[in-house]
Amino acid sequence: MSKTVTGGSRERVPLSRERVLRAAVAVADAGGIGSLTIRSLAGELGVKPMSVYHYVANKEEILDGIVDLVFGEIELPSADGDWRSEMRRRAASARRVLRRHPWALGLLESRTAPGPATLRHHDAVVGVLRRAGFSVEMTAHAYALIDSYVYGFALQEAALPFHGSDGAAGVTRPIMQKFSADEYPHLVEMATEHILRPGYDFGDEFEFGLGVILDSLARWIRGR
Amino acid sequence: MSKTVTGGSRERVPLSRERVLRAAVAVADAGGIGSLTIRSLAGELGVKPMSVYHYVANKEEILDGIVDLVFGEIELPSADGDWRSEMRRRAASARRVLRRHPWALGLLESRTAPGPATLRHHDAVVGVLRRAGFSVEMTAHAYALIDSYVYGFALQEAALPFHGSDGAAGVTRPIMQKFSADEYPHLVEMATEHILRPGYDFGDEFEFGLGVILDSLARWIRGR
DNA sequence: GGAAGGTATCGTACAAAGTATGAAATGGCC
DNA sequence: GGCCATTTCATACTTTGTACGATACCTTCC
Repeated sequence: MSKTVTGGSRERVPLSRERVLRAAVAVADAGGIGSLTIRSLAGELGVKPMSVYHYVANKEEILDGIVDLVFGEIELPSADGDWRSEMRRRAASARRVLRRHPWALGLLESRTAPGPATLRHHDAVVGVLRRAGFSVEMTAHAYALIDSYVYGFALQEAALPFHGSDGAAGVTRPIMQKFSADEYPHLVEMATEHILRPGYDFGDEFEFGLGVILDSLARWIRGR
Repeated sequence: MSKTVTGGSRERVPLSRERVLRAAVAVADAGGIGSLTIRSLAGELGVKPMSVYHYVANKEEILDGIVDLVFGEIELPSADGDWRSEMRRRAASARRVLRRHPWALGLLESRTAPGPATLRHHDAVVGVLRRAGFSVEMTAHAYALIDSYVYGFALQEAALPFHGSDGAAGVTRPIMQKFSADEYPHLVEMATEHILRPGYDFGDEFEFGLGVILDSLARWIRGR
């Protein structure tokens, strides 16, 4: 009844669920989630399409699996250590990971089956907040707030037509030119006086918002 | 030989880009974005597949179009009126709209071409913040913070395996049972002491986080 | 060593989906 | 009615997911 889980000899590195999912992440990173097909995945693995079906039931399972893999890449906060710096570190890591795998955000909406890495991650974060002195209820408030911010920020970053500090001018300008300043006066002001200025980087906004949120939570916990 | 329908009572409403996109939203609402195919869309319109291609260049354009339609559903904040209540109203509306069309969140990540309704929306929000006294730079900070929160919250809500105030127990319990309490102690605590309690509704967290954010921004603007 | 039997890989095939191409139908205007 | 632009559709080709069964390979027991 129990399958033999020897796993001793690994001289030829056969296919495995692990390898399949990692290859799927690589394909999605390279060409977007739309480029991830069973055939492209098999190609990445140097194998024929139907071979992957021995390790996953169907494509849905692949999508669930790679979302969990991505969650596993996010640094866990340490239980001992200042809760604010731990949360800050975790948030920065999450943002970095989601920038590396932006397609994961698009999948989140449709995946409602959290994997083990996802659960472990949530458990660790909840643990840090509880240890910091937040009540169970307040922990739920705080966690929802922090994670909403992190995911939402990553989502906005992914939706930007440019990335990094240099591209804003190149892409914002054409968009702006299509519409008169009368139509979107405030956007034009924002663009010309701020976003198109050299050195502007949307990513820098991240620290500000996170700081605001953590400050508020700290005040809350102290004033209780 | 040929039937003349013209004189008949049934007026034939011709296809149009508008109708095509609205039908696409209806299909996606009903069966998820995965169920939106050219064929299903044509079926919804009572028309043959290739007919829709006279109004959109390809499916990508449909996706861009329905995202913009969804943005158009969000209530614009009014320029005159207390900025906080306007922002609160707009945020609540955005959340409601995104709950009605959760697939739009999944599309956001891959759509980098904002449509007119999207631009109009952003323009209105920026306008309210500027009028409230925020500097251009501070407006960028504030807007990124608020919208990150709203999108992220909606994304988390969409990713929940249950909806509303009743389903939590039904779905959280099976997940929890699959893992021992040793493995995810904090999640188990959170589930048993809070989430599984009758009446718990994740959606209620929204107000808390939004309040924290708006309070902080208000403090900022006053201290300037 | 060799056969048995399980496991991993693959070849073939089909259904669903996007869409190119051009024909047919329809409606407006004289 | 006749002419033309616009709208709708029929056909067909390509890509994708995956069912089904065959094959290659590896372990185990004689």
